[in-house]
Amino acid sequence: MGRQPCCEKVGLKKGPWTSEEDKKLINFIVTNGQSCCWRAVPKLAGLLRCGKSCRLRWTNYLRPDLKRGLLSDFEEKMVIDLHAQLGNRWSKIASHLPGRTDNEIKNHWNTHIKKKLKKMGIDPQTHKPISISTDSHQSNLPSHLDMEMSPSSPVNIAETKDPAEVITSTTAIEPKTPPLNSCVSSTWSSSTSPSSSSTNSNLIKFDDLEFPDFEWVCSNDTSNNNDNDIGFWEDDDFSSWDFLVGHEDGEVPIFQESWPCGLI
DNA sequence: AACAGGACCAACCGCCGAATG
DNA sequence: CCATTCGGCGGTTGGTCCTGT
Repeated sequence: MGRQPCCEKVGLKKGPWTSEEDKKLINFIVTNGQSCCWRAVPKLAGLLRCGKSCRLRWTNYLRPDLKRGLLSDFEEKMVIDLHAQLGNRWSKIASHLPGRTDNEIKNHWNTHIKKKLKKMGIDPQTHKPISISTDSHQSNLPSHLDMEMSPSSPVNIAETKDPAEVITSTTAIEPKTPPLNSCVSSTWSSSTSPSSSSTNSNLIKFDDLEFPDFEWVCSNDTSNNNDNDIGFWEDDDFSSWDFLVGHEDGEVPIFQESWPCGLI
């Protein structure tokens, strides 16, 4: 007897999310918080989706603390560095990059970084020079790799305590995720077609928004992050939520002050 | 202008481990 | 302990956009 499916798949919708579905999911989580089990979310939120799909949509796309846009040079460098030590443990890597998801990093790795490293003559998996010669390879290394990770020394994490600790102790965490404004507002587009280059006029300027005074109650495991690693509800956090409180004619929405449980 | 191939990325799938009864 | 459930993870797929011919 095989394992039961995570949810009843009959009649469930698959594929890209519509903005209507996004609205429902966001409104549900804003109202109820994330503490409820995901399996129940679609039913309660009125979605014809699998709970897993809801969780994925939320964590990878709708979460307000997400950064959007290309990884900065610093972030990219960190990913390479972390990958050298952790391997394909994307979620671990992501936990060191505030506002980035494992999916995003994984995609970026597969589409950008892999190629870059190969171009530089470095094996993306081992982080060692591709050339067979072992003595003359040092000069092939890009300067930053030269400094930060000796090519032969991806840390054997099996022998270390918590890999995350190793990283944080050896890698400078970006003091405060910097170009949030530039990253997010320039690239974000809500709804299901991120690449459909939405007009920038649809974007909301953070300065124009008014927020209630609260903190997000997040049941995610943020234990790996220092308290100051992730700033929930940072600038631009809501830039993607323009549809939450409908605004027409370019009118800037004002968020409801009475967002209930899940928010304090 | 039309087509082909590549690039990009959101979403799905299946597996695993932790939690629970 | 054992069985079951659920959340999370990593690999992969498929649709859309972009670029070159």
